Amino acid sequence: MALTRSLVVDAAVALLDEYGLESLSMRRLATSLDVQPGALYWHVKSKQDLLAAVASRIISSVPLEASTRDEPLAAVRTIALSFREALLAHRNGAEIVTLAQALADTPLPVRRAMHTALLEVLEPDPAAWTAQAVTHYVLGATSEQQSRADFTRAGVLPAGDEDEADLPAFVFGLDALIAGASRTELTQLDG
Amino acid sequence: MALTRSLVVDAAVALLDEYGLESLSMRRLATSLDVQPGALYWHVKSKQDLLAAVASRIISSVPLEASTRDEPLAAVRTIALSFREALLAHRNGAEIVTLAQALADTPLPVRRAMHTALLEVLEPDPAAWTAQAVTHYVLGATSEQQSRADFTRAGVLPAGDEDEADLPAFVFGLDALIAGASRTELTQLDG
DNA sequence: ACCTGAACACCGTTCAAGT
DNA sequence: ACCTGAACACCGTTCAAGT
Repeated sequence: MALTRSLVVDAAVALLDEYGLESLSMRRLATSLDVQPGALYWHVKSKQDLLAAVASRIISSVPLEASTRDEPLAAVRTIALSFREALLAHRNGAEIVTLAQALADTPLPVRRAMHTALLEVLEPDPAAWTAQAVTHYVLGATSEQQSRADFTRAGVLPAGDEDEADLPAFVFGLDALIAGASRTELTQLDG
Repeated sequence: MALTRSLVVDAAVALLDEYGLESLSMRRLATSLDVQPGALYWHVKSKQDLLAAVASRIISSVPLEASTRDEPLAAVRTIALSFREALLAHRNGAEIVTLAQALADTPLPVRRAMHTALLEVLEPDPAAWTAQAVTHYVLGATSEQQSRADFTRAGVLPAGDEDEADLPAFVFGLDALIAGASRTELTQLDG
């Protein structure tokens, strides 16, 4: 069967979930596909290109249209929670998306969706800033949770509580951010 | 003159500021110190150890005690702003500290200081969660600003406005987070 | 169009041996 | 105690040549 960009990304995600990001090399990926390293460069421009494709695969499961009918602040909350779920679904998911987003010249679709929702209830600047802040918060909080998970796997940290012990802390910060952003806006309108 | 751990870190920071994180290799560092690569391993356990030392050097300039006498929420704000300044003072500062923090088994001193301040005005869980959220927010927002700066340097992005154009967005999110966290707490106490 | 073979210019880390 | 020399086991990327 002929190789395909999509198959290369499939294999990369599989390698990622099994061995982690630091073991995801072009050469290992080639080996796992029974192919020479150079062959990958026919389907992928570079390793960065590959990681960007993996990142967009990871976040592709986040539903963005579904919450359009919700109240804007609730929609942002829902999107952020699904975003986090999508990141947690793959090992080093948050780290990869952070990396890819840093190298991309366009904002993440999740961020654009939150921005759009917020424009219905906030002024342009606060709307943009809030979408940006929530995105950073989700990536940061999830990155830390996953890197703790990596340590636990490696045995350097004790095997703590199960996976969703971080959810309360996450939700607290998320709600604080959303509530604070809308309240700050109102305060500005008042004063 | 004999090499020293502190001299190795000095040279690493210099290399970092001039060529960026992706050019900071043990071999380049050795060359810049007129020494063989292996010599570095007498002063530094590994590259991760080196990066951790660079990270703690970068954040060493953040004043933590000064704001002890302030009102707790104002102290958190001040610490977060100085934290951001310290990160911006070195190329890829936010990325390095994020990396080091992810690999460390102990929270950042900035986070501990914010936590302590918040304990005077919030319940234990919200205090811890807020300190965590603010830390993530600062690192995420600053990382993005610096990676945009890298692109501008590389010429792939147009040379936008000066360095502090991101400050309003940053302050907005920071204040939203702090205000929201304390308000959420009060709401919980009410209900 | 798609892949191999083989090279190029790098990495981090270890470790005997020197001083 | 501190460093050199030299090796080991890797990297990402390119590119002629094959099919």
